Amino acid sequence: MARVSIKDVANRLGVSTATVSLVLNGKDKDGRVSENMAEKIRKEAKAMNYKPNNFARALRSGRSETIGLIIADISNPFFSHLAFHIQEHAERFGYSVIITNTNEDTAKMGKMISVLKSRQVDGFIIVPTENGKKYIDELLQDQFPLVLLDRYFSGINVSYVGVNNFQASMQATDYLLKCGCKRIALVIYKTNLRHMQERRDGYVAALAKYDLYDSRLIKEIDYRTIVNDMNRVVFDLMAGKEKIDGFFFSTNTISTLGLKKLAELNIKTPDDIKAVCFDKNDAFDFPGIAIPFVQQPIHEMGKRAVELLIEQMTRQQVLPVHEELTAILNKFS
Amino acid sequence: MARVSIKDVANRLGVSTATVSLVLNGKDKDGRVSENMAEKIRKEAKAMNYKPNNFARALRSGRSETIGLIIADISNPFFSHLAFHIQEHAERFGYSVIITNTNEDTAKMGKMISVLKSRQVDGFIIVPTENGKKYIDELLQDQFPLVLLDRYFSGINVSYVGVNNFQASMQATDYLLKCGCKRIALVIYKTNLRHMQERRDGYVAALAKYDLYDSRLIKEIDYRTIVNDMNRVVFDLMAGKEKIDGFFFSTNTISTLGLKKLAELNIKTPDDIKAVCFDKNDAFDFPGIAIPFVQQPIHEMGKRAVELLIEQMTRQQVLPVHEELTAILNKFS
DNA sequence: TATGATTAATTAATCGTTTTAGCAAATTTT
DNA sequence: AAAATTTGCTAAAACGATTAATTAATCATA
Repeated sequence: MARVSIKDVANRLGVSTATVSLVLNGKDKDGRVSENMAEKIRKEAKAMNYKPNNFARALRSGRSETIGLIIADISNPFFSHLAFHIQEHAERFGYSVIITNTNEDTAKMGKMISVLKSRQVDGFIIVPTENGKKYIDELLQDQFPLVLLDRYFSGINVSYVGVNNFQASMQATDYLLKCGCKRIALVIYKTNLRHMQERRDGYVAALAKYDLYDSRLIKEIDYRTIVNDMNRVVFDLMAGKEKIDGFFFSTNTISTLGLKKLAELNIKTPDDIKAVCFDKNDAFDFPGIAIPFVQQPIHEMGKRAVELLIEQMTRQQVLPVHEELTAILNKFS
Repeated sequence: MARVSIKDVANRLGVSTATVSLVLNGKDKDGRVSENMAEKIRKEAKAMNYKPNNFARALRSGRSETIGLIIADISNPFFSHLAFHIQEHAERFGYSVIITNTNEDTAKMGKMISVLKSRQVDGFIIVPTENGKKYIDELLQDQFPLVLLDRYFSGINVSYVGVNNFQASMQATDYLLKCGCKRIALVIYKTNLRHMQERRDGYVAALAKYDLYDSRLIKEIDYRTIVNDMNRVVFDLMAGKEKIDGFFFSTNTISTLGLKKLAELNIKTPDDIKAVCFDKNDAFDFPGIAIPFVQQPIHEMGKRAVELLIEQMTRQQVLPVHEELTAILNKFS
C-alpha cells in the first residue's frame, strides 16, 4: 500500500489540500474552517492512515526536528549514558537525535559537523575535542543553535552545560588529605581543555592549603597512547622513585586503567594506597575495587543540554548560558 | 549568508537548473553536457559553496540515506559498542544512523518503529524485544529493508546477524566441566527469545553428555527486577540449599551482578567457585574479577548488519540471510 | 539534398506540504 | 437596503532537486 498524502485525503472529501493542511495542523480555528468540516477531515485522515511526509514538511519549513549530538566515543560509558538521557529527553519534545563520534580527533569532529549540517539538523550538542575551537566558532558565526557539553573553551560566547570540576576535584583531594595522605599524585590528560585544567586547579588548590603541592606529582598522559602511558606512570610512581600515598585519577578511563595496573602489581586500595577518581565505572561496584569517585549528574546534564538547545531553537534570540551542575564525591561503592 | 541552491548556481552561469543538476550528479556523460560547461559548473558550485538540500532530494527520490537502529539500551556496553561499529561502518557508505532505545519494552519498540518510519529511514537494524514479533512481521509486510541483530524469532523469514549461541554456550559449559565442576548452575533471563533458548540448550547439551543435567539448577530471572532477582538467586544457590560448584551467567548484565553478589558474600572465583559468562564487561579486566567469557565479535556483527542492510536497500530483491558469526570462549582476562 | 543520428541544452512536471492572497456567500452593521 | 464584515473555503506559489520529454543545432549518411 502506497503512502497516503494530504492530496489523497483532500480528493476523497472533495476539498482542497489547503483545508486539510490547516485542520491537521490545528490551525483551523484562526484559519476559519468550520468545525463540521474539520471533524470530517480529522476522521478521514485517521481512517486513511495519513502520515505527513517529513521531507516535504522540512523542505517547506526548513526545520528537521532533529538534533545533532557529537561526542567523543559512544562506547565509553560516560558518553553512552549521556547519549541515553539526551535521547530520552529530546524524544519528549518530538526531536530525534543523530549521534556521531569524534574519537577525540579534531579533524573528525569537523567532518561530523559537516555531515550533520548536510543532514540539516536544527541544532547541535557537542562535546568538543581539544583543538576544535575554530569549528565551534564557525557554527556560532553561522548562528547555529548550539550547546557545548562537558567541556568548553574560554574566550567564546556559547551555551555550556558541565559540572563544578574545580570544586569537585578539591573535594576529592580533600578526602585523600583527610585520610592522612601527604603525597598525592594526579594523573590527567595532557590537554588544554578548560574542564581538565579546572580539575587540576582543584587538586592544586586543595594541596596548596596544606603546603603539600609538588608539581612533580602531576603526571600527564596522552589519549592516544593511554594504555602504555598508564602502565608506565603507575609503575614508575609505585616503583619508589617518588614516594606517594594517594592517587587522584582524573577520568573514568584513566582510573580504570590505573586501578587495573595497581591490581596487577598486587597493590590493594585502600589498604596499600588510597585512591579517588573522577567519574564512575561499572567495575567500581565490586567490593575489591571500591573506590570513592566524583559522581557527575549525567541525567541532569543531558536534560539541561536538551532544554537549553530547544530554547535556542524555538526562541529567536537567547543569550548564551553557562550552567555548572554539582558533582559530588561518592565515598561508598 | 543564506543557503546556496542549485538555482543560484544556474542563474550565475545563465544556464538551467537541469544542467547543473546533471553535472553535479555525475550524469553529464550520458546526460550529455559538454565537458566545457561541466567544468564551469563544477567550479562555480564549489566557489559558491553549494551544498545540496537533502530534504528536497529526499522528497524527490523518496530516500533519506538514513538507517534506523533500534537497540535495547545504549548505555549497556554491549549495545554501545555495537552501535559504535554500526555507525562507523554506515558512515563509510554515506549513511547516517538514528539510534533509539526500547529499554526491553515491546510497546516502546513499536513506538520507536513509528518514530523512525516517520523520519523515513531507508531501513532498519533491530535488536528486537521479547514479544516484538508482530512489529517485525508488519515491517516485512510493508517490504521495509530490515536486519535483525543479536536476537531473532523462529518462523519468520528475515535477515539476521548473530552468533553461534548454542556452540559457544556448550563450549563455556565444557570448560567448567573440564575444570572438574559437577553441578553447574545457569542463570538466564526468563524469555522466549530464541538466542537465549539456544544458550540454554548449549548448556543442557554439554551437561547431558555426562549425565550431569539437573533442571533445578537453571535459574530464570526477570529483566525488570534483575537486581533483586540476582541477589536472591546467587544467595540461595550459595546458601547451600543446592550444592553447586560452577556458575554460567548467560549475559553481560547477569554476570556483572552475579559476580558482584559473590564478592559481597566474600566468595572468590575461581578459588571458591568457578564461573564463566556470556559477553564481556569492563570489570572483567581486573585480576581479582577475571572470569572466562564468551567473546562476541561485536565489530564484525555491526559490520555485517550494515552490509546486509545496504544490500537490501540498494538491490531490488534479496533473499533473507541468516548469518551466524563465531563467538569463542576467552579463557584469559 | 533530404534524412537520420548525435550532441547540448532547456522546459516543465513532480515529490508533499504549507501558507498567502483572494473569492463568494452569509451575516452583521449602519 | 446598501455597505461592511465575517465565515468558509480554494488557487496557486513556494521550498529545492531530479528527470522525462522536447527543442534546436550540428554532423553524418544515403
